[in-house]
Amino acid sequence: MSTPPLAAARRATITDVAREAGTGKTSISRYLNGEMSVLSPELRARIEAAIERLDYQPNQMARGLKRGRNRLIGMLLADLTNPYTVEVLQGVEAACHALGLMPLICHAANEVEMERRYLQLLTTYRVEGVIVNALGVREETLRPVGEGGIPAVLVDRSVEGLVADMVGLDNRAAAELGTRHLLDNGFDDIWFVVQPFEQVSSRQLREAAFREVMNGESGKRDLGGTGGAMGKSGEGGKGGEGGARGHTLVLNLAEPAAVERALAELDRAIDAAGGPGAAVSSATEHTARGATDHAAGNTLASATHSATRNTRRIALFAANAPVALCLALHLKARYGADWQARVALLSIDDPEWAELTGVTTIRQPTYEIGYRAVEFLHERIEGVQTTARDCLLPGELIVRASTLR
Amino acid sequence: MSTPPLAAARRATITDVAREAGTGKTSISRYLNGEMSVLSPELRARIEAAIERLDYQPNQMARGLKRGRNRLIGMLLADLTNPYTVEVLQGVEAACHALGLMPLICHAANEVEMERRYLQLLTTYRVEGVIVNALGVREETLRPVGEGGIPAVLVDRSVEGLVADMVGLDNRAAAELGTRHLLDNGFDDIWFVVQPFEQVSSRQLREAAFREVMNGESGKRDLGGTGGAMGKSGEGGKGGEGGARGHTLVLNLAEPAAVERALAELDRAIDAAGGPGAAVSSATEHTARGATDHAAGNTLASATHSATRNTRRIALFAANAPVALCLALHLKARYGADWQARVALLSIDDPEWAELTGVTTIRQPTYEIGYRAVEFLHERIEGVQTTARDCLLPGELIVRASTLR
DNA sequence: CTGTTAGCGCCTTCAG
DNA sequence: CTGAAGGCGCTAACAG
Repeated sequence: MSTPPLAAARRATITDVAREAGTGKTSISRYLNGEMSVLSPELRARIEAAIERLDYQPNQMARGLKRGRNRLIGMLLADLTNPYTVEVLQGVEAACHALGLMPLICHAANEVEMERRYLQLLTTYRVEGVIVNALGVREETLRPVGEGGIPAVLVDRSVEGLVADMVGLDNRAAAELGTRHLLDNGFDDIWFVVQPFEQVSSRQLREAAFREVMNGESGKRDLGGTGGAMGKSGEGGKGGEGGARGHTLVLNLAEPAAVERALAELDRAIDAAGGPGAAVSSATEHTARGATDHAAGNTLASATHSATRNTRRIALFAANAPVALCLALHLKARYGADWQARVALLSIDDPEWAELTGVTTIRQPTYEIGYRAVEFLHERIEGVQTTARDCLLPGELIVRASTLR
Repeated sequence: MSTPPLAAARRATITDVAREAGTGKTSISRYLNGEMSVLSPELRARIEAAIERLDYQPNQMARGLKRGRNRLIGMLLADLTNPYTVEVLQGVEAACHALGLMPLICHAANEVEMERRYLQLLTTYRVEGVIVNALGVREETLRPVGEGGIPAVLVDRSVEGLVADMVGLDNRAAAELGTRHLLDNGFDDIWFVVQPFEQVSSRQLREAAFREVMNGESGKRDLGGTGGAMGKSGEGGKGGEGGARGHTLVLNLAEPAAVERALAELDRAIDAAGGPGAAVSSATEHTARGATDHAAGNTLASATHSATRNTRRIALFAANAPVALCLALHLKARYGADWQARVALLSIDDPEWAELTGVTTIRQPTYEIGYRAVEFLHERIEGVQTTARDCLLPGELIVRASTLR
């Protein structure tokens, strides 16, 4: 249409527009707020023209200052590196867009100190609410939030001592779904691999559900509470009808040394279980590889592959994508490109490489999680007072080659 | 330390603090701005106490309104789905943190309309500057930005008609690096696969550099300008010493039908080239796969693998990660898990699945790109007036199995 | 050293 | 229907 004047050094203010339109600031304000019915068509036209001419854009900061609400919400992210986070973010973006909110995105990068600092900053900007994907530690740093403080909704994980709306995956159901799938496909030695879970509710729930299913499967042996009492690797159930065994392995991705140790334990189990290609040198370096590497050791192995198996079938159940990636990388380095013939992998989360590598996953409704979170928050901002709500969304099992016989 | 009072329904203002401390607002303001030298230790202590008692936090909005700067910068992202974007974002976050800036992150999700809308919104919030990873189309929607408008720095791609600082990969060098690597490893039939590049400078540069190298390699045949004149798939050079052939294949990821067509063309070329496993049924469905799938057809192929090759060696050079993923998925579906024995893949960008699948990549210094972008912007905000600068950072070749013989 | 006085850009009574 | 006046929370001259 009409070419706007070259962006002024100083942006036009409501006063400028008023002068330009030959009227008072009040009318301009009314126009901006859509109170058209109270403006004569004539005045309205003049205002319209003036705004156009000056390329005027109301200052949100000033409006916010005056009315006490600035349409800003904070989005506190524990880890942008996790694909899950990015996906949730998209749902958040979309919902904000739809509701006229503007998200201030903050990335704590797994550091409590950052989380604290950002929360402070958000407060300072007077955001009307926050969506928190907490680091999961103590509620201490999250004090300014929630009841009494600024409206908040938690994503993926709840924080003890903080009552607020929560939206995330139905962890129990998802873990059960995955475990059952593995069991149904004949795996009788399942390792649930998870990051330290004492502090993170979602991990806790997943692990607990896994153990429960395994216990049921192995003839109802007891195992005590749900706490993180069992250290690095706890035995799930043994014996029982199918004799299915369940283990929990903690993989602290933040600690290379710990990762190494945990993986070593896993390796031992895998080697012990035997299985196809068991004879292959475990030292298959993937740096100085020969041209035959791809099919190395598999030529023979594949022959017995579909035959009756008399060894235990090991499966790894990764609690989330980062864990799955770590496992996959390790297995590939250790057993070569054909590692999947050796051990099955199933993961909660559905990273982009899952399809490529044929790994079975349980996809979280990430987009919807983000979307719902914003909706909840919006309601709170609008004054809804109901008690804290939980919104548990179901995961979807996506079966791929990795867990099929 | 001392337990802050339960967050007040209404946050304390500077006036409250002044009253509480028994002094004027000015002193409080001075305290907030660190003008300690002008405050008596006694007053200072009282202020400190009052602030603590009231859990006072200055209102950024109000400060911004007054001083005309709010420390907010906009970050306009074309596509959060691209890992590249997320990585750059981390650099941005870090730099903002260091410089006391607060980034408002906006995701255009590849829609021009969104981009326009967000830019508008950012303007409305009076951000002091913007970092733009433009969609790359016309400069039209980016008019309010750059010279005369609000300070801006471009990331990854420049926009015609918009003079502003730019920071991104040294595309020419990167494409050359990749092409040379393939050539050096004996590939004599190279397909550069890229998304529509007329509008996106970085893609253009990569493609052009690729063609140049290939031309040089094939005996300096001409090829005309750098424009996108050659439609869907242009022939690079043919003949020449090694007889290396170069092709450019456009993959419009936004158009499933176009993708299908382009991939079909690629398939034909691959099939024609023969190579290991050429006899394998190209209809290898990966859904209903048998247990032998993994090594299918490779048992024999690997025997001739390292032997003298009398067929052309095809390599795919993906211009970025999304393209590489698309290619990999397709190839895997078509040639099975062992697709890499059939065709080599090299990609600019280093997605997390590259290591897992052993794909050679050229890693962009994403973190640094983001960091530098903020630094540039900060300088501009502080008033630096030099002519538009370009910061081209080098890519790093990460050799993996995919491109080795 | 400290307080008083004006606004920043906008919205909101409250009178015309 | 329209405009003038006052104030949101804070800073920036000016006076003491």
